[in-house]
Amino acid sequence: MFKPVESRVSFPQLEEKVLAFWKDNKIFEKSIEARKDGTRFTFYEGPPFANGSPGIHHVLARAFKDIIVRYKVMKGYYVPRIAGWDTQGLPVELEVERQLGFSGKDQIENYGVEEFNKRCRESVFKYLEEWNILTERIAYWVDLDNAYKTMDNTYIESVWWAIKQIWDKGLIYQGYKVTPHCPRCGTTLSSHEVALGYEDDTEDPSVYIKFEVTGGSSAGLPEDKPVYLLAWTTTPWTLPGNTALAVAPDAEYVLLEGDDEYLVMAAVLAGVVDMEGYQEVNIVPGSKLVGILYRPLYNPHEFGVERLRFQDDGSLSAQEPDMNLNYRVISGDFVTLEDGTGIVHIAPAYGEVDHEAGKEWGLDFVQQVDLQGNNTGTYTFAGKFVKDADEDIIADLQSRGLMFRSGTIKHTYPFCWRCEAPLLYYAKQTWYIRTTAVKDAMISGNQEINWYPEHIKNGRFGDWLQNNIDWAFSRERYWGTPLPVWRCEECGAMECVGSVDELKNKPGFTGFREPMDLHRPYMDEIYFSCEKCGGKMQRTPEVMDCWFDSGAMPFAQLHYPYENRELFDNEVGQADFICEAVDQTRGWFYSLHAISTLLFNRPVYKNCMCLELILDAQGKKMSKSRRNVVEPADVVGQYGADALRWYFFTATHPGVVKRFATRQVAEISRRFLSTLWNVYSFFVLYANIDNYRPGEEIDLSSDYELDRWIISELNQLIMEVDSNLVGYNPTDAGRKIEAFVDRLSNWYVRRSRRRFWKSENDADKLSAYHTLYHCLVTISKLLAPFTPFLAEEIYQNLVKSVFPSVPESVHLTDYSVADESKIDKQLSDDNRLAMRVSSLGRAARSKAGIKVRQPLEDVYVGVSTDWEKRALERVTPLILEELNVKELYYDSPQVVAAKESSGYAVVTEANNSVAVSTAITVELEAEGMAREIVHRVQNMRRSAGYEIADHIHVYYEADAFIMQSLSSFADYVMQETLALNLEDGIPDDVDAKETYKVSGYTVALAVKKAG
RNA sequence: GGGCCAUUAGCUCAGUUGGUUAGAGCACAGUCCUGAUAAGACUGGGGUCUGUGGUUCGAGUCCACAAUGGCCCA
Repeated sequence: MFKPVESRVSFPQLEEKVLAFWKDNKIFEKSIEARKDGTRFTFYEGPPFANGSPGIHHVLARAFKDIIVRYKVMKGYYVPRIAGWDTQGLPVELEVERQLGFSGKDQIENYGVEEFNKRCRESVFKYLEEWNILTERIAYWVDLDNAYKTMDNTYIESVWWAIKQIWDKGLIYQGYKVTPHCPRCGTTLSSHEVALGYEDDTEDPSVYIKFEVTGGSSAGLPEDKPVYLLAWTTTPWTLPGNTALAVAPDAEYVLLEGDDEYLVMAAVLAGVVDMEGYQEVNIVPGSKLVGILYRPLYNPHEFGVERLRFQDDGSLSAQEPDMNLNYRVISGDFVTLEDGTGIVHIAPAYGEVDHEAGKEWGLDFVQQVDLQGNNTGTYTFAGKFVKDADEDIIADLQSRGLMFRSGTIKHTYPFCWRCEAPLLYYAKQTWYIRTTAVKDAMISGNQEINWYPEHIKNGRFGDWLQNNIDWAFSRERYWGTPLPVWRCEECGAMECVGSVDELKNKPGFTGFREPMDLHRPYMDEIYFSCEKCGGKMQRTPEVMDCWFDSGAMPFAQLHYPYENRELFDNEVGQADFICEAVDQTRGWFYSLHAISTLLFNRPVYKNCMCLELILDAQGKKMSKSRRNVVEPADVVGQYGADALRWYFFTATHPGVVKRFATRQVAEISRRFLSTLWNVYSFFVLYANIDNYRPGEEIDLSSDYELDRWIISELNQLIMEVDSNLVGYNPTDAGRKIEAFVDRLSNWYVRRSRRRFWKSENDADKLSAYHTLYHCLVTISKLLAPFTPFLAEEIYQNLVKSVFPSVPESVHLTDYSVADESKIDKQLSDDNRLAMRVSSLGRAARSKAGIKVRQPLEDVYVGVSTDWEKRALERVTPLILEELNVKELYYDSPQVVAAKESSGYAVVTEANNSVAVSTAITVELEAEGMAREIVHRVQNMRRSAGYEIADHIHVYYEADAFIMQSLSSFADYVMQETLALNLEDGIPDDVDAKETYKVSGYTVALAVKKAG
């Protein structure tokens, strides 16, 4: 006896029960251990931050990770997998700063780095519990207890090892990088933060400045009057940092003559800028202007500011003072003719494009502004904040006759989202990894990776690799992996340290504190002696980009190479599978790939599933400010994790954007899960009534066409699901299962109901039970990776309760394997034809207005080939029953179509015609009436609350015609309604009594439970 | 400004190497079926397959350009 199953079910409640079962019996752990001898399948978990609540997109990623690894386990692979957490970096620091109400680094310094980092450490796992609960609730099986954390000493030491490896290869250097910098907070902002602070309609100066040409011309410029190059800027404060002017080589420039001077600017812009009083005298191509020399507006040496110059390797070196300094005109493809003058002011210390141009052309580098945004040197505006210095600079240039025109402009400008200070683009010294040295290896390694969807490989990710630039991996922050580089205060020598032991064994090692913590400020307090000069070595203050942390996880989670050397080298050094959202192409996917290529010269993952984002129902991004965020716990609480998972798997392919609406999860639950549940509960209901017990071996070589058909479909399904899952395509696999369940419910069960219902326990009935049982058991296995809860529930009741020796959970079983010999293509086609003919027949009945309960004489089906005729002969019983007709005949489509005029209702579609007879004889009407009575009695049984197998007494009082009908079909009516007798006259003590009008006749019916 | 993805019914999505009349589910209207049914069947309304060109005997499908939305980068 199976556990009785209600036709209505609360999936969330059911799931909670299954969760408890898994936990009590350690099913997850067993699912790994049981496969210990299997081939390893390595999965890497990309570490999220747990300092915020998990969102619906995290559920998406976890669902897709889970389905693949569960599938692999059921295919016999050994798949240990542990969770991981990203724990360091700016996201954590910002959260703590917010808690403390800080707005700048100086506040952190005053507060104390030790205390600050302590708070960071505490804040990292603020939402850990929420993450763990949700992870378990959605059945994402991963080892949460032994999760790796990027802040652990062992983890950091492995990262140090990696840095040392790269250092020893000579691929780490210091250089300048232009970053969006908040002068008040004293820190670089990430691009994400910058995006938060853009403001439209910001008023800024708009100035046109004259740069005096001093020579170097190949353009044949006149010499009778001074010649000026006209440039435009909205940031006058950067003008003292000007070291070049850039032109578009392909554009035309015009020489304009005024009373006392010549001006040069782009020809197309001469009409836009008001140039009244100037005459065009010549046109020159931009390329001819390249190389012209001009006098700087401010010679840095006059104002006590250092002048540096870019060297070939991108580094900067100080230049001797030169009071007759000249700068030159360069060409740049970034010069546009949309605004300004077509001559672009270049200040390599302040703009990214400028900085790149500086490197490319070996330009000078003048940075007269400090990190607080104040001018240095001896300028008249020294000490002033940049934005306040604008006016002074404008006035100064005006007085020197170098200002052509000045006004203001409104445009979009970024401000610090925390303190509203205007951001400055500012070149800072930064540590770089020379990833460009392994660019070719990264590109060829990428070709070995299977991407899902495929276009990522040579699209987004491939393009990113093609445009690779060196990785600026240092941060001037606090809570991160300290850069393991020590610098001699005396001679400037630098050493990179690759392990704690190495550090402790340095000569003169001092400052170590127990217990060991490899974070700031403790690492800053460690000193040792310089090998070269014996001077004091001090750690360089930077910490590392947290993307390096996460990209190091393949080995750092194992404390490699200081532990687990063999495990990593031989078994888990390369992931078979990883899966994250598409935004990781520049994040984790890249940092994994770059680090692995640098260290091991090979890709570190073989298959990468790249998920698209989830938008709200309107196609808008979900964000707290929009109040359109869907809480995963709400959806799971309402419809269950299986429904949500199934939605994710089947709604769209993983690489396609999803528009999420909770009602679609509700639809999944109704359309798919409930349908399957109903088939399951139907089976259990009747199996229990008949005391059906499945044998160990089920003979599926049934003589019954319908059984062999569904078994054929089932095996076809297994093949398709398996091949789709092998190909990392759960979406198509799931959709196939959906289609199968629909066929199972709405054709197999629908057409088999009488076989279960009839009273004799014959071979036919047994075959139906065997078949449906086998389908349900197989589906539960097929579904196990998709909807682990429902699959478990079905398995426990249908399999485990009957066969105590089988694995204790469906997740410990082997995935179903197709028996190809059971696939009968012909039978599938035949049944498809039967469904089609039935559908047309129902349409014909509907057209004639005759309900299906009314039996009809015959149906004609148009056939044009022998194949169709043979097929129909095979499925005739199904069609007769489905259409409730007595006979089925074949004829040519033409003849069938022509029956319209002779007592038939005909429906034709494409090549198929079906005609049903519409004449209703008295006999047929009487039979129809008997069915009507059965229908009424069944409804009364149901509303009286009888059990399905209860026997009853039926009483009636009726018209003569109905009396007649009832006596003719008494056996039929009694059999259908489990009536012991059918009596004329209604006694008083019945359970229910009702009077009906049926087809113009009146009948009163009453039922009473027997015994 | 550059790159990638998407655009098919009111909504969510299918639509194979180009080939009869472009489909499904949901929603809507009507009819029917039902002792597995919060289900199902049938019918109906609802489509300029985002647009414009092109290739072809033939284009939702291939090509070019554009528009809109999303993501990434500047």
